[in-house]
Amino acid sequence: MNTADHTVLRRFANGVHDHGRCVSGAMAKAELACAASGRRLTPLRRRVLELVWGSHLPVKAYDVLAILGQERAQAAPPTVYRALDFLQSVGLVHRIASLNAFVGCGEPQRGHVGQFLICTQCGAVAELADPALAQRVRRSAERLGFAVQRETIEVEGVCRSCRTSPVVLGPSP
Amino acid sequence: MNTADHTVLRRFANGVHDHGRCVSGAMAKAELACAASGRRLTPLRRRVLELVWGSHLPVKAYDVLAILGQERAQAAPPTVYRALDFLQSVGLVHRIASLNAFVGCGEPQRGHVGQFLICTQCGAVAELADPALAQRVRRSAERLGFAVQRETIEVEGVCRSCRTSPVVLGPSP
DNA sequence: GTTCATGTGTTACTACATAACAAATCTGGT
DNA sequence: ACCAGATTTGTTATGTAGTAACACATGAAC
Ligand SMILES: [Zn+2]
Ligand SMILES: [Zn+2]
Ligand SMILES: [Zn+2]
Ligand SMILES: [Zn+2]
Repeated sequence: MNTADHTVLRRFANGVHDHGRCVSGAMAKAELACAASGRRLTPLRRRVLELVWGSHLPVKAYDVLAILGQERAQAAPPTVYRALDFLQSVGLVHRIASLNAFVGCGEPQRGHVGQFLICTQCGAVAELADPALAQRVRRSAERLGFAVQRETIEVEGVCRSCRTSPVVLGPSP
Repeated sequence: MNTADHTVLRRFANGVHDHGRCVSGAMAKAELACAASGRRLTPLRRRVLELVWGSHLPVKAYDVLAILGQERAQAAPPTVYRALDFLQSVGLVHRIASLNAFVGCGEPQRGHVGQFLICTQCGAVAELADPALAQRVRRSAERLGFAVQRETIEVEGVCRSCRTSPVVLGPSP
């Protein structure tokens, strides 16, 4: 596995892997990030973050809510959305606007430029951090006198894994 | 007004201008685009397109519905969404995912690469068509074996007009 | 004018997100 | 330990966005 590419914050989960490591790694980084910024990673927030990291697919807020509701009696939409807002503010999760869904950030300490690749086949999401690309967007905007605050790039396509071994949908049962 | 920049498909409406010209021009182009592709620009679809072009701000589907409901008794969500779906398929309007809103496309015949500048002050939206930028995104994705189908870039910031004459919000009445 | 495709009306529903206020919990100072 | 203020969570209700399914109407093609 090529881990040398420093522009990939979150890679596609191609094939089998020890996803427990993904999760535990993410949780460890989350603890650090919160401690560093003096924010509190409460059990609820921690649990929501775990659920977002449940797979490499983007996760819907109401899916998190459904699972949370099985674990604790008291779980309503604000419960989840507040936790997600917090996690976003610390940079631990990102919201994919085109999907109304959330993904965990692989490198919360690194600057997030909001570049996402979304596979239309398997639904997985990768996150990039290509500073040159961000710079290019900035320049293009500035030629119009536009001062960029935040840039979001969401690219739909087909990931390598799905290109090499395409998913063939069988007939409905 | 600098109209020489061929990468700007839809500019910010800085200051006063004859917006009737914007609308009539857009409608004329819409007629052409539909005729060219053999699609039918029915009165309903035409009216929805006019409403989307009502201002240079992105327009919400339910706002269109509210106005439409005053004009014709029969107007429900599907009425608007179907018209918007059609207009999108012809390239006459674009959906801004981060706003859940729609804007008219200034150049429906040109290829749409989905590059938008969104002013957080005045809410106006400009559309760019920077092929080099699109190419850059494509290359960045392809290095990961990702085959791009559609790329959406939504940049938040402050437009020139709002930077030079910032809007100061007065106290609530 | 019959046929078939396309477009529209209508009802009902699902999904996504936030407002507002109450209760609980944590924090720092005494 | 105690209190006061801030933060977090519970709770109820509501607002906002989008779609499924089917009936009916309209248009073009033959
Ligand atoms: Zn994993
Ligand atoms: Zn895939
Ligand atoms: Zn105008
Ligand atoms: Zn502005």
